[in-house]
Order: sequence, then structure tokens, then C-alpha cells
Amino acid sequence: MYRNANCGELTADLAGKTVTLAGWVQKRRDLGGVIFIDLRDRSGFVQIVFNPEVSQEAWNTADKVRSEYCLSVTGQVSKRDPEAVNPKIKTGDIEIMISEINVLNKSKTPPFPIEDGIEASEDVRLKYRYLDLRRPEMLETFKMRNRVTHTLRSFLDEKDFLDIETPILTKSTPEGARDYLVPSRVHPGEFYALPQSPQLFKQLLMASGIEKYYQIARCFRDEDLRADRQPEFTQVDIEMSFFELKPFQDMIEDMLVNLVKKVKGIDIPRPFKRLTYAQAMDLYGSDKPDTRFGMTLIDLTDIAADSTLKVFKEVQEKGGKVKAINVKGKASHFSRKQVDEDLRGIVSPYGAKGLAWLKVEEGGMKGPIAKFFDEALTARIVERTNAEPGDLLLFVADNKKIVESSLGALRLHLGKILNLIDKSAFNFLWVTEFPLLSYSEEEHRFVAEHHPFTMPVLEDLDKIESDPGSVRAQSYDMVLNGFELGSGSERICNHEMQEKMFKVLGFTKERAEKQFGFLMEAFEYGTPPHGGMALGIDRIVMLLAGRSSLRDTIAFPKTASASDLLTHAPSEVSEAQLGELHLDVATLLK
RNA sequence: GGGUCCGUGGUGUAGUGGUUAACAUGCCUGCCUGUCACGCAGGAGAUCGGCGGUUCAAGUCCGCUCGGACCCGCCA
Repeated sequence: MYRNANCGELTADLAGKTVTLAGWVQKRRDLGGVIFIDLRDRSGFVQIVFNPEVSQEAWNTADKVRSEYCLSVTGQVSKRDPEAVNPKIKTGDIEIMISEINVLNKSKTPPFPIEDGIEASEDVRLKYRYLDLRRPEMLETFKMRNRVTHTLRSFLDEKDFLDIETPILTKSTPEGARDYLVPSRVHPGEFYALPQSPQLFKQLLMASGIEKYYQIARCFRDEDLRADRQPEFTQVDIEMSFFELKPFQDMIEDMLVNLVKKVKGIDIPRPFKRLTYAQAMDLYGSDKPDTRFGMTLIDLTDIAADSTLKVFKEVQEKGGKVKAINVKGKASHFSRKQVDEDLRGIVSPYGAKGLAWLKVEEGGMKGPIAKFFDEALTARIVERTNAEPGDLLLFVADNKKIVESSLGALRLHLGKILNLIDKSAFNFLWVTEFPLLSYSEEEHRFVAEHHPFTMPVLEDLDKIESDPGSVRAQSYDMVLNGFELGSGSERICNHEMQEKMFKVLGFTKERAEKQFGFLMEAFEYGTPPHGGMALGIDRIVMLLAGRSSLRDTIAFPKTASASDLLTHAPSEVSEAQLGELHLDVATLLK
């Protein structure tokens, strides 16, 4: 027997009882005569004591034991003397007097200490991921992840959703992200793709009469990564037939409220806040706004155009925007240099050519652009921005996209550095009525904003050919604290509508048939109206656990360049393997 | 595809172009029977990511390259 109790669960009630524990050496303190070891397992740790008077043999072994040795020990639970109690430790009022020790496995000295809050760099942690995962905070994150998936599964199961698996080896589709491809051995020159999401299959399951489907599904996208993006990630994917928007969204809210309650013990108020895409962009400069703080974008295009500042006037004439944010009471917080260098550095990657500013003072404005605004204009700005002495106004003037994205990023940056964000808050937000299509400069055509199976808003349908960019979609995103958790939509289930959609997307009939013919054919066999959504599990866990990187929520994640530092994937394969797959790797030229 | 930052004993950092590369921690050895950030004494441990260049002289400057982090583009 390796053990009959867990280290972190022992209490003084067991005093006098003999227990057998198994775990790892967290810390060894050798006082010459007596040796103390903190023994750690998944449940926590407890101090075990080796005293030669109890067992010379066990002491001899403990003398040689080092950090991260894996042990099984037997001894008597003992209450500590009052002066020896350590109130900082959960099991600090007891210790185990060891009579028997068994070294199950030795350990090299670990490259970093197995404890919370370590400073080891990310690459070292990933190379020794199995050691990193031993750290309590990592363990806690994965316990939480388990609670998240378990809670979601029971919720959806109770609502009669069926968990159905869909293929990992599937068909490459032209829309959306770049596919990870898998060469076929049996079909020379042909490839499977790993799914970007189970989208097509879940729609086919609706055609199959499943009515309610869910899956905790792995998705793969071969695109460049970010702190909140991994090449493979997990979604809770949901789809239902006889879909109606309101009840469906109510159920999703229920599911998330239930989730946060079960996992964090926090009550989230309902209904969730809602913004249309247009409102979100207008107020926050983002389609996934962090609504935990204000400082929204204020449109000053009309006022700015009346000023004598040439760039503001020109922007207005070209149909652009002048917008500002009011950094309340922080005028003295930023020097001219900090605005011109630090804050400008935030907006410039988004294409903003400048960042104008005004400091609000009693009876006027101060700053390089103040002279372009007369008293009346200044008064209008004060009124529009609710400015008070001590406020700092920051302006960007450019086309709508640049103004919104840059000021949106600036707002977020300021919210973080000025501590305007309530870190304990969970602000869920629906963002609705996304555009159905957006124009791709790269491809010189309209592409689906969500995916090509999204139902347009019916009243916009007549504009789908004349002004495709203005058509809204029956789609919605779920946003939490500035992160897109997921998106969904009502789907097209009608063959003609789907054909029309592919036409707008620039597909020939033949190409649409070849790529998606199976789906369109399914629509001809009584496919019910349906819709659904998918929510990113990794991001949910990241936010609930208060982590800042998705890597901390995935057991074996990849780096920003999509490599695995532990296994060294991806890696070269043998000529023989390539041959079987009918592949010839082009020689890389320098 | 582009940008910013980083790479120095096991780990984390410091390091004006100039002597033997510093500090903390970890590790090893010895001493120590009540520690829990144990203590005390001693010791080992670095081709300064790699290649090339500038220079009398490079951890330090330059170029390339590899690796990591973050951002823009990209991510239906």
C-alpha cells in the first residue's frame, strides 16, 4: 500500500492514528538530529518528522532524501506542541512522526522550485512542463478547468443536449482560418484538414434530427498566435433545432451564471448587458469591449471641424472621425513627454498618425492644440466630454477604423495602468448584429464576418447584392471582461438562401457545390431551422482563474511560434514517412 | 509578413569597450534534536544563445541567425 490518506486533508482529529502517505518532498529541513520534510501531494502538504529515537532506519533514509523525491511514508499523526504550531499552514497544528519510509523514486534537483509565484521564464517552464504542473497554482487551475467542463456537461445534459463527437480528420474548407492539413496515404495528393470548429458537422447533426447537440470539442487554426490564442483550443460547441434567439440566449446566460456560481461562488446579475456591434465600436472602439470601466469614446467630429486645426477639418471633409476619451482627473498624471511618447506608442500600431491632447483647467484648455479652439468651441468640447478641471482629453483623428481601434486600445491601456478595472468583476456582454460580410482588401471580395452559414437579418436582405457591407447578421458574440468567449448565430437552413450567400461571397456555383454541396443537399431534405454558438473553454478558465495567458489553462500548450518545447513538435519526419504520404519537401533555400 | 522587448553559473538578475564576470537563491560538504524563508562555516558551478564583423581589446558596439515574450496584420 502506497497510502491511505492525503497529506493536505489530515487534521488534529486523527492524532494518535497511524497513516501512510505518498507524495513529493517539497522542502527538507535538516537540524542535525531531527529532519523535517514537507510532504506534498495533490491535496496539499504536511510536515513529516524523522527522529532517530523513533526510527534510526527511517532517519538514515531521510538523511539522503532531496527535493522532489517521491516517497511513501508511514507514521503516527501527532499534535504539535503549542509553541511549534505553524498557523500559516493548513496542516500546521499536526505533524507525522515517521517510522517507515520508502523512496519510490529519486529526483534530480528541479530547474525551478515547485511553488507558486516563481520567476522562472516561460520557456524553462514549458520545457519542464510536468514540473511546472506540480506547482499548486497550476494544479488549482486544472482543478478549476475540470469543474468548468463538468459543470457545463451536467448543465447541457440536464437540458437534453446530446454529446456527440465529430471527426478530427475532416475536409478542408476555403473560408476562415488557415487549416492544419493531414496528408492522406491512401489518396495520393489529397489532404484532410483538422477542424477549425465542428460547424458543418453540427449543422448536419441538426439535419439528422439530433435537435440538441453539444460537444467539448478541440479546434485547430493555423494562424499566428497571441497571449489569448493557441493553435489548438477547446470550445463547448452547442447547436439546437427549432432555434429561437431569445430562449437560446436566455439558456446560455443561465449556463454561464450557473457556471460562475458553481466555480467561483459568485452571483452574476441577469440579464446580461447588450450592445449592438455598431454601439460597441462607437462607444468602446472594440467589438469585444471591457465594460468593467467607462472612459468611452466621444465623437467630436462636428466640433473639431469648426476649429482652425487643419488636420481635424480635413479628416471631417474626407468622411473620417475625430474622437476623444476623457481621462478623468488625470491631467497632472501625465507629462507632455509621457503623452507624446508612451501614449502615442499605444495608438500608433493601429495607424493613428498622432495623438492630440488637451488638459482641462479652470476657464480653459491647455496644450499644443488649444489655440485652435476659440472660447465657444472649447465650451462645446467641455459640454460634450463632461470635462472638468484636471481632466485629460486625448484625441485621434483619422478614418473611422483607425480612430476606433486606436482609441479603443488606448482606453484599455489606460484602464489597466490607472487601475480603473475592478479585477473581481465578471462583466458578461452580448454583442449583437454584427455585419454579415466585410470586404477583404486582400482577396478583393466580401468575406463572411462570422461564417458563410449565418442567417442575414431579414429586413436587410434586399441590400445583399447592392450594398453587401451594410447587411447585418443574426449573429452574436459573448464577451467577458474584454475577451471574446465565443460567437454564434442563427444559421441558414434553406438551399436557395445558402446559394445566394455563396454567390455574394464570390463562389461559382460549381465551387460552392464542390466545397459545400453535401450541406446544401442536406438542406433539401427537411433540415429544421437551427442555430447555436461555441464558447472557448480555455478563455473561460483563464478569466475565472485570473490568469493572463491561455498557456496557463492548457496542460501542454505551444509557444507563440506554435512549437512544443517539451516534445519538440513539430519535427522532421523520415524520408520513408514522406514517401508513404507521397510528399516531397521542397529544399529550403537561403 | 511587420514591429517592440528579452537571452549572462541550475534558476532569477546586475554588469562605463579594459584586471580574476558580481549578487540572490538553489546545489554539494561539514556542524547542528524543534525547524517551517531553519541557522552557521566552507565549496563547486558561466565556452555571457550561436555565427560573423568593428577594435589593440567585445558579455558590452554592428550585422546575421536561433530561441522566448508581447503587439499590428492575420484569427469565418
